[in-house]
Amino acid sequence: MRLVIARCSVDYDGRLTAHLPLATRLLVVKADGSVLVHSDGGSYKPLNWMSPPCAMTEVRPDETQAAAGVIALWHVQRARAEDRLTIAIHEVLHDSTHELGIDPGLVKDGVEAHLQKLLAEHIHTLGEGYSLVRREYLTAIGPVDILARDPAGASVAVEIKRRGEIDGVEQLTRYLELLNRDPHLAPVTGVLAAQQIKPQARTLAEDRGIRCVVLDYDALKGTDDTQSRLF
Amino acid sequence: MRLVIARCSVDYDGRLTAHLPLATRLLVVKADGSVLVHSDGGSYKPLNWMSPPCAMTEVRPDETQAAAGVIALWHVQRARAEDRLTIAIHEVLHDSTHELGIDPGLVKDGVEAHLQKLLAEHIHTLGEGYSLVRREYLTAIGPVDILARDPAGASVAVEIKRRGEIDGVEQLTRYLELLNRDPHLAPVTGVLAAQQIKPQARTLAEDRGIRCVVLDYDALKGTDDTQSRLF
DNA sequence: GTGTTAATTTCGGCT
DNA sequence: AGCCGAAGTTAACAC
Repeated sequence: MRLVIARCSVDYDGRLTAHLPLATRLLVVKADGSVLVHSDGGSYKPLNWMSPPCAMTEVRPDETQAAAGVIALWHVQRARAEDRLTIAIHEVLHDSTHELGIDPGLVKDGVEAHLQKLLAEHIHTLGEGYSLVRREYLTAIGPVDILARDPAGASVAVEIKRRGEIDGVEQLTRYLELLNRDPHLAPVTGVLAAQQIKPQARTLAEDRGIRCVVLDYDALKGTDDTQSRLF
Repeated sequence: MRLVIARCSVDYDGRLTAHLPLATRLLVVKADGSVLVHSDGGSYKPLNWMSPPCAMTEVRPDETQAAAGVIALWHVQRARAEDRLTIAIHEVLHDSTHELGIDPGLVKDGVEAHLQKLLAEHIHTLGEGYSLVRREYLTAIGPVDILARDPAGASVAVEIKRRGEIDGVEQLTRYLELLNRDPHLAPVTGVLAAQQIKPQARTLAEDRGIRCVVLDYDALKGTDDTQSRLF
């Protein structure tokens, strides 16, 4: 990994055209050839970048460019595509290279897949007497997160989200419409289960007869007797 | 901006829980307090990060941590939220600080907003005799990119995309369904306008009576007599 | 401020 | 390889 602090201007041409005027920025050249251009603020997204696979070549500026103060030109070309990033360097304030090795990678916990697994294992969270039919119940328009039965034996489709929003209600509505056409399953009721449910989503859901259940991830995980199987 | 190359492990707790095992990584501390943790590959997304507003404090490790090889602990706490990033540093291979100043920011050209503005100014691209009603025509389910009238005076809803794909057709279909319920507008026909239209999207669109129009951005821009007003 | 949509989205899983 | 959906999405823009 090469780290360069430089006064530079940047041009990107590809899926769109973008330009960065002359200013001091951080340039990161990673081992796979990818390049990031960062400013000293904002979020994690660079001002500009080139994703791998790509190749960086350093070019000497022509006379006109040199007269304008350019001391080096970086051409970053994406492999098998038109995308091209051009960095015109006017002054280098820092330049260092470091060996990092391959990263073991991020281990995540608490994403939707875990919520689904935990709720399936603790289906009584929906109420006493509920039973699991199956996770990822396949339909023509996609998989229903969880299909269950209520104490009376009626089918219940559960849509799981970390955050319950309008689109989750819409998604579940589409599933319910389809499932209710199946005489073996109908009538099917719906449950939107999420760690947090936005008021708008709750209103729309309840207007459509969909029950909202707020999930407590830590509580579900705490009562989990099969935690070792989670990962 | 502070650049640190360090052997470290990282833990994030907040909207989810995530862990990075001990390895050598780039740590960037920006002027606004935000922190990025990058590996030597992958795309522009850091392995982990903290977005501003947040504050970083360096803490001395306790005895247990010191015995495990930790020489410094970085606590990064997000303001007004629970999100917390903890970086346990085992070895510092590089540490430098640089003054960058405020970045003038990125100038973009060729995004959907420009296509929309250009097409509105050259609505005859849809055919002779077409006229603009308005851009961003608001409906209960969101704004229609362009509402126009065809030579016969019938309403036309235009959905603009850089790349026309299935979801654009679905989006336009929802708008058309709603607009056609309005007796003042009905019948409303649909046009999917994009720089590039995928065969699947074209098939679905035409099956639903939606016309597909391929936009030539450079040509639209070239014939633009109000280009100075674009930005 | 809330809500909706785009993004050079990226990323992962599955077919 | 392409398709689909989630993301600690982030960012821009309208109301």
